[in-house]
Amino acid sequence: MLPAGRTTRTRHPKASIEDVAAAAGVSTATVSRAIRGLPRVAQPTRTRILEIAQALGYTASASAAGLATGKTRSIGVVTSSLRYPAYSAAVEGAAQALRDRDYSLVLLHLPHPSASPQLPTDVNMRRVDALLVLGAGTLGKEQIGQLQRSGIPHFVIGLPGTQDDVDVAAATTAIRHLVQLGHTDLAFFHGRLAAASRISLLAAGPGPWTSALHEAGIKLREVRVEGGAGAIPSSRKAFSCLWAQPGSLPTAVVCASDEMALGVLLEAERKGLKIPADLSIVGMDGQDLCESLELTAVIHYSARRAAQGAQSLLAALEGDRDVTTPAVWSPELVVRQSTAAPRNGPTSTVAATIECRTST
Amino acid sequence: MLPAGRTTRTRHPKASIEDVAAAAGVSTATVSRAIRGLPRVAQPTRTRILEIAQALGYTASASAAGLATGKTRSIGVVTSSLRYPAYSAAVEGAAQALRDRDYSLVLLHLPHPSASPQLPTDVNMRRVDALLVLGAGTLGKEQIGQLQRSGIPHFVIGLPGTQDDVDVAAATTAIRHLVQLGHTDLAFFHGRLAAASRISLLAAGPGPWTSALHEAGIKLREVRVEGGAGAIPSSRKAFSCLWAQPGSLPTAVVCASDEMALGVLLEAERKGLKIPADLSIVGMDGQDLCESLELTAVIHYSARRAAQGAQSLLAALEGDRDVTTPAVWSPELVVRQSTAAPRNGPTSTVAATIECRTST
DNA sequence: CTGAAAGCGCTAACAA
DNA sequence: TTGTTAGCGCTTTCAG
Repeated sequence: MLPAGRTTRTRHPKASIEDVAAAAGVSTATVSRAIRGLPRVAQPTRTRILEIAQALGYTASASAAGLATGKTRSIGVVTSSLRYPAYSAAVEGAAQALRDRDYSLVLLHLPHPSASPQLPTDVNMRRVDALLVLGAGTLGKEQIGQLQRSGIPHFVIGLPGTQDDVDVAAATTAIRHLVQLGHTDLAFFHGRLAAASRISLLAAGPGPWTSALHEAGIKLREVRVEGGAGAIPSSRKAFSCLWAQPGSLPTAVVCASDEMALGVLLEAERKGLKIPADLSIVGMDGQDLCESLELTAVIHYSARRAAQGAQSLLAALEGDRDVTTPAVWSPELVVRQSTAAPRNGPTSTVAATIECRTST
Repeated sequence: MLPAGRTTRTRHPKASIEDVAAAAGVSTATVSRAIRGLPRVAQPTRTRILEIAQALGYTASASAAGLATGKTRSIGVVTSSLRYPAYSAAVEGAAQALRDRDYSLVLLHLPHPSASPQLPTDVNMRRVDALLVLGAGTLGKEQIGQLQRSGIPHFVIGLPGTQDDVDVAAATTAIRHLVQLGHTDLAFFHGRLAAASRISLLAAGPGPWTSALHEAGIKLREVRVEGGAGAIPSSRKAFSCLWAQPGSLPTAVVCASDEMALGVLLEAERKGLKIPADLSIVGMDGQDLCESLELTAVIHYSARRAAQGAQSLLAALEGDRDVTTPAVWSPELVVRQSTAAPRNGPTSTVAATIECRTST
C-alpha cells in the first residue's frame, strides 16, 4: 500500500542517464558514449539515443561528470576589478574564447589584490581546471608560488597598471612617438594601480632606452595621480597641480589610462590650451574613449590577449602539455589627433620626478 | 609482489576526506561534520580534525560535494556585455555579494541577446543553483519561460537600455527635473540597446505623465542614436544632425548613457554652446564619467541592485522559500552642473519623434 | 558523539 | 558494438 498522498518535492527531477538508457534499451555506458560523441557506438543506436535524450531533456550533471573524470571543464578568471575598461574587456575576451570551446568561466573577483596569501576557494575545491590571471599584480607572490606548486595550469596576462612590464613597454612606445615628434619635456601620468618602482625606471633607471632619454636631453616628469575621486577628476587636479609648478612646462603628456587622458584633456581645454598645438596627449588602453576623443593612444588589446591566454590554457589542458606562452605582445601606437610637434624647441634637460597628490 | 616501479601520474593527488579521517583516527562522516561546522562533534575532536585538515591542505571537492548534495553553491550571472559601465558594475556588485556568502559566480556571457532559445549549458548541466539575469532583455521570452518551468530560482534585474521599464522610469525622472526648471523643448537620446517601443510611449503613449507632457505643451524629441562607431562619436553625430534640423531647437537633452552625454557635451562645446546656459544635459548610469564631468544624471545603482538581487536569490536558496523581490527601486536624480533653467521661454508645442541615423 | 554504509550520476576499464 | 562493474569523493540517514 502506498503512503498517503504527498506532493512531490520537485516538479522535474530532471532526467538522469539511467532514464535515457532505460528508454533506449541500452546501458548507461552506451548512452554516455553516444552523447559525448565517442566512437564505438553504432550509428542507428547513437541516433536513437540522441533523440530520446533530447525528448527527455537530458543533460549530464556537471558535478557527476566532474567527479568521475576529475575535470570540470571550467576555468577561473582572476581579476581585481571590472571598473577599468582594460579589465572588463579582458574578461569579455576570455568569456568568448571559453564559450567557443564549451568551457565555463568562473569569475574570481578578488577584493583587495593579494589581500590573502590563500588561493581562492574555487581553486582549492577544484571547481576550476585552470586559472587565467588578469593583471600581473592581481595575485601575490605567495599565491603564484602555491599555484606553481599545486601544478594547476595557469596563465598570467599583463595588463596596464599592474606592476607589470606592460606599463613600461606601453609608456616607452608613447614616449618614443613623442620624442620623434620633437618633444623634449614630457610628463607621464599614472595611477595608483601602477607600480612606482618599475615606472620610475623610465626616469632614472639603467635601461638602454632610459639612458638614451638622458643623452638626448629629454626631460620626463612622472606624475602620480592619486585620490579616491575617480581617475578623471584626479587627473584634472594633477594636471592643474603640474601646471602650477614653477619653471618650464611639458609639451606632452602620456596617460596610463583613457580616463586620465580625458581628465587632462578637459583640464587643458579649460586652461585654454589647444590640443595638440599647445599640448600633445597620449592615452592608453585603446578603448572607446580615446577613439571617440580622437586621442593618439597606445593600445593593449586586452580582450584579444585574454582570449589568447585562454586558448593557450585550453590547449595545455586538452593536450596535456605545458602551457605555451603565446607570441610576444607589443603595445601598438595609434596616432590620432592629439599629438603633434611641439610649438617651441627643447626646453630644459633635467630629469625629475614630482609627486602630485590630490586631496581625499 | 608489487608491480615494477612506475612514476606517479600527479605530483600532489590532493588529500581526500579519507586521508584526513585516517590521520585523525575518525570516520569520514565525522570529518565532514567537523569541517562544515555541523553539530554533533565533540569540541576536542573537531579541533584535532581541523588541524589535521589544515596540515594536509584538505578542501572538499566541489564536484563530489555537489553530487552528494545536489547543490553547487554557485550561481550564474547572465549578461550580454561587459562593455557598458552599468553592466560591469552590476557583475561586480553581484560578485561581491556572492563572495560574502561563499558562493561562486559563473559568468554566463551570452553572445547575441537571446540568439538561442536554449538555456545556457551551465544551467542544464546544473553547474549553478540559480540565475541572476542582468538586464530585462538579456534572456528571451522562451528562455525565461523555460527557467520558470524548470523551477530554477532566478532573478531578473532591470538595467538601462534593456527593453525595460527602467529606461522609462529614468527618463521620466530626468524629464520631470527639466520641466520643473522650465524647459519645454526636450530631446531624449537613446541607443540601440533601448527599446523603441517602450520609449516612444514617452512621446506619444497614453500614460498619465505623457498626457501631462502634452497638456503642459512640452515638446519631446526622441533621437535614436545608432551606428557602430561607439556611443560617443555616434551621439556627437546625432547631436549635429539634430542641430541641423530646421525649426526650433531643444533647450535640454536627456541621454540614456554616460557615453552619450559625453558625446553631446563635446559636440555642444564644439558648437560654442555653453552648458548649462545654452543647453542642459542629463546623463544616466551614475558612473565616474558623469560625476567627473559634473553632469546632472539619473543614477541606477546597478552594482547595488545586482548585489540585492544576489542576496535575495541566496535567501531563497538557503531558506528554501520563493525569491523575494527586493524593495521597489526608483531612479535617483543627482543634480550637478549641467542643468539650469532655459535661457528663453517655451518654444513650440508639437511632440515629435525624429530618427537620426549615423552612417556605418 | 561517532561510525557504517548506501548512494549522488556519471565515466572508464575490461569483458563479452 | 555493447554491457558489466567499479569507483570518483563526499554527504547523510540510521545504528550504535
